[in-house]
Amino acid sequence: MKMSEGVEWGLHCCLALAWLGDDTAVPTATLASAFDVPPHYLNKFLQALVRADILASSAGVKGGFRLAKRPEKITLLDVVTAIEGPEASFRCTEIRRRGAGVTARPSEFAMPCGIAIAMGRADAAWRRELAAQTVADLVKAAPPAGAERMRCWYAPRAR
Amino acid sequence: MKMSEGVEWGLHCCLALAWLGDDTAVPTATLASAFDVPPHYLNKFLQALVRADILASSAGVKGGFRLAKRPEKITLLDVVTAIEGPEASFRCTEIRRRGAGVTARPSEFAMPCGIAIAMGRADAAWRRELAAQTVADLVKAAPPAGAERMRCWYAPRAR
DNA sequence: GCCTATGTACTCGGATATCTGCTGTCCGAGTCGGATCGG
DNA sequence: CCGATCCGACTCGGACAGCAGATATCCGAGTACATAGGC
Repeated sequence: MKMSEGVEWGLHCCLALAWLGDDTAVPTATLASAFDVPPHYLNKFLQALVRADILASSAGVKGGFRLAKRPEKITLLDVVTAIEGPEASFRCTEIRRRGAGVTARPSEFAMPCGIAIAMGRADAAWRRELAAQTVADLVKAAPPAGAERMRCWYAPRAR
Repeated sequence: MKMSEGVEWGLHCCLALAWLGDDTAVPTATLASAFDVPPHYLNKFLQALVRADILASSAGVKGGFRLAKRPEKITLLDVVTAIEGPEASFRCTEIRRRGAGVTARPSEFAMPCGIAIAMGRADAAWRRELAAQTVADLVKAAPPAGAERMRCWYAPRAR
């Protein structure tokens, strides 16, 4: 069970865009060079964040990406869900009904699988913790020097 | 991010073995037929559970698998870790140090990456919830009819 | 001098190859149980 | 009849292919800006 590295990239991009402010559009190439990742591949994840209404994109010469909402409104769960998809990591395939289970009376399966419930409880705790944190919290926790560096990185590339 | 289906299989096998009691060894083929899964593939995960000291295996004609400890001592986290591995789903690759980060003073990276901390907090909540539940809890939550069916499934295959 | 039309360069967006890790399968080493033979 | 020995079949354990999803890359559609021309 490995999470896509796109989640890490997406979160860092959101933090960088929050640092730069709301009115500056940053193209993929600039973000990719800031983290030294493949630009075309990063673009794939930025598109996913646009579809989830986390980022807003603008085309054209001075186009690029910016945050679609205020940082306080973007939770970590939003970003993770946008990139990893909404499905839970554990998926119950109801193997209890197969094999020995085919002889059971249907009423036995009236209540959902206890294993799925237990795993779902852990998944809910995970999502709850992710939903409790926003990009604004990341901004507050990060050292201020990072924001300054990101502005210095962006400035010479803007026109 | 998809969890291996081996986790579901492993948990159902632990539950079945807890139902059958401590002194009956169940071979792979019987467990596989009980859930209608590929026997050789299931064996792979049962081996992982043995390595984690969750199951105990015995060779020979009347050999098979049984629980290595009491069900109260086996947490869901134990089973998940045995099959999925101990690593967290999110892995920080420190991209903050690359690209724009190479110009930063080393002191800026004295404290760990805030994004990794936030994701680690969610991962900790997930593990905490998994560690709080044991196989014995699954036994209590499951309908008693399941245990009876499993015994009926096992009995004609034992000698 | 001002407005409009045009062209260009740059952007995002989706469609396309490659590759690692999960999925599925197989055969060999080891072991227990039972059968056989001898006393 | 009882015990030791041998044989056989069954078990686990690790090593070997196949495939799906993540990784990485590319090119096309669309847009905003700058420029040139006309009024």
